[in-house]
Amino acid sequence: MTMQSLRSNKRKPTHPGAILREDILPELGITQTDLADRLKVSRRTISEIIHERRPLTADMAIRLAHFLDTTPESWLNMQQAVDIWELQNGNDKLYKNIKKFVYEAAA
Amino acid sequence: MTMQSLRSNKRKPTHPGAILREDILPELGITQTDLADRLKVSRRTISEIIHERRPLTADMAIRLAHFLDTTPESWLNMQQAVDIWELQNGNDKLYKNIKKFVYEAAA
DNA sequence: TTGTATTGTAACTTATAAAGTTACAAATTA
DNA sequence: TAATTTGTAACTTTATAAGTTACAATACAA
Repeated sequence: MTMQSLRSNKRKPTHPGAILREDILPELGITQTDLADRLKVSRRTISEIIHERRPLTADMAIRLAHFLDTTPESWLNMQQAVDIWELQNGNDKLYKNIKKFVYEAAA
Repeated sequence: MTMQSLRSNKRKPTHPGAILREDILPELGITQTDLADRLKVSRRTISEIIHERRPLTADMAIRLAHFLDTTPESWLNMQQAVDIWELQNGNDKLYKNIKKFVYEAAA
């Protein structure tokens, strides 16, 4: 069956932690430990995000935005895409049962 | 003091529940109870979102997207804006202490 | 090669919050 | 007035972000 509709055909969006891991940290040339200190979070939090085991929360997005002089939105949008993708590719049974609204013919 | 920088000058973004309350429900002409049933969530969940007492989660965004034939992103972006605004206008002390990264002169 | 720094992660605790259920009073509407 | 709808309190359950401590495995630098 060549299904093309389900939006699940797109591959999983990039986790913001991957950007941190592959682009930001190498670029800045600082350790995870240093980043954690500067953002005032635990080393563990950085490690888990970098390995994509945790979502990058709104709080972390703001911290990064301050530190990197970017916007919180740019970070959160990435996470949002991951969140949506994961829910859709896991609860598809459930969501399939939600029927589209149709206007009723007036009696 | 005429401060103009702090991004807190913008007023609080619209909660997605307000759209549901003011636009969607009147437009569709259905009750909260009916919406809850169709989305397969509890009546309470709808009530709390509509009264802006809870965030509209990714899960709810997907349900609404199915029901209304819109995108989850359109709903989640609104919530994201609210989340960021609330954190920034409440933890500003904390975030102020996160210093911008500066490249060190190579030794 | 030895020693220091860095990292990954397990185990545990704490705190927060989304969501459900039940119940009841108030308000709305038919 | 009678039925429907709504707001919300009280409570429980479930999930998870985040911290701390500790230890083993690398990686790296002198």
